[in-house]
Amino acid sequence: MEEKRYKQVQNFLKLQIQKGHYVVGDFLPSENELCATFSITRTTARKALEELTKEGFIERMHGKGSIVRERRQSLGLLNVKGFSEAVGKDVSTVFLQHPQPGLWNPEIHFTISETEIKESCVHFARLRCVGEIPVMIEYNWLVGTYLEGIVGFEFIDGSFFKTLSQHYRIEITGSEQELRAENANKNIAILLKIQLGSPVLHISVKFHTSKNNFYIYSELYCNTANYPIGNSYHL
Amino acid sequence: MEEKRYKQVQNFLKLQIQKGHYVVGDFLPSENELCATFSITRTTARKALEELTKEGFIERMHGKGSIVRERRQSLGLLNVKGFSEAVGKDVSTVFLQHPQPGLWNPEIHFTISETEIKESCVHFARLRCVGEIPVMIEYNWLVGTYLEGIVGFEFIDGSFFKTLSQHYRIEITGSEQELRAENANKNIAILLKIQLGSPVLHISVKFHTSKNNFYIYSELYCNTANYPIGNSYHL
DNA sequence: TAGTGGTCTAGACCACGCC
DNA sequence: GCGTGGTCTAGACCACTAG
Repeated sequence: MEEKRYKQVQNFLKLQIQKGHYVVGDFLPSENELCATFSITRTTARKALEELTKEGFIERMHGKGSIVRERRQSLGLLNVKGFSEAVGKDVSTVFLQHPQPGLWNPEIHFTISETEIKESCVHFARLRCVGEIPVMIEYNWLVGTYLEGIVGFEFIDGSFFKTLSQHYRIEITGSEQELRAENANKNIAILLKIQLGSPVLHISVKFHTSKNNFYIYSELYCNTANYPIGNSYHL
Repeated sequence: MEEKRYKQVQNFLKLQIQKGHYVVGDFLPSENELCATFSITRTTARKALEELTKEGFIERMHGKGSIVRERRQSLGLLNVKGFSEAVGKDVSTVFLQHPQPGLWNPEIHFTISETEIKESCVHFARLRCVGEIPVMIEYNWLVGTYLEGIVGFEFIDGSFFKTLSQHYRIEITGSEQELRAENANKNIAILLKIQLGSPVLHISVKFHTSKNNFYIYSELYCNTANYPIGNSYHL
């Protein structure tokens, strides 16, 4: 089946953004320019741009144009309050474990499919800090087969999601989460520098991606005493 | 300024749904019928239906029609895992306090505006249980001025959001949340029937609505030991 | 096969941002 | 004033669902 015209345009523009030919703040070609370039009508050009808007790649401004925006990394998920605001100021990320072959840890709360279990597992873990205070531990597992060369790879701008998008052309399309309040065990307490048994927010995440059957599993442990986890949703 | 044509149609259909002229599972008029009824083209009819889809009122099915669906009550927020699945089986809600005039409690984590503080505050509180086990305490505050007769009003189907929509024509359009893991204080521990100091998930919510400057503030305390809080997001 | 929604064309006029 | 995106018309053909 022929690919839909608007999908072609949409994917072309998306690729340009992912490749960095357009960066955050840049204007995409106007609707009329797209019409001329692709020999389509405005209806079709608009459909392509509307889809990109829904996906969070661009923002449209009446009378100005379509502007490339920072893609929400969290997708309905959570931000550490003060994390995004403090960006570049005082936030740091420390690797507890760089990406390397690992095991499908039973710690993962979501069910791993038969197919996934047969594949090789890649694991990495990070500690997020605000200033000197560790606020979140993040354990991640994924099927390594789809991400050739991820072992030993330096993340683009230190961001795993950005690396997924720009290097592997894989986008996060959704997520499932489970939240629990727990007492910190010894390991968690030491890493977060809190007392054994202090309450921590434990979040289990299964990220869905644009690649079929490729999921990313994360287990997060947060010290919310000073930096609560935030989340917002709008229509 | 003239109301946009598609907005007129959209609002008309929304009102029909809210009034119960169409209930969950019903089919809305087809695009062609809408064209005839409102003297518009399919583009405009489709725009109206697409908006209703975004708002979560309907689902569109190729070759069949537009079907009214259960509106997601949570809007990017959280569901008690097993709550929705257990609906009708074993879930119960107990009023700790029926809607009545109250105070803008300092317990509210979000900032209340000057305008709101001057208005009268209505408060109500509920306890959600699965079987005999209490899993969530819910404290709510809002400006009573917009909700005439809410004091002493019986919620439609026991649902506050449904009452808002069907009785007051107010929709939830978004929310901000803050999540914390805390130790249960005496009051919380007693209500949730857990030990003093047990970890509880504390969620502060500010709901945004379709009515200007009307927000609903909630403070939730969850025992996640047996029923974790769930949340999912797609595209 | 009839009816539905999904894609697309080729126009038009309007509202907004900016120079 | 000019270019941008937002709304709208009046058609066409295609893909899906169901009797």
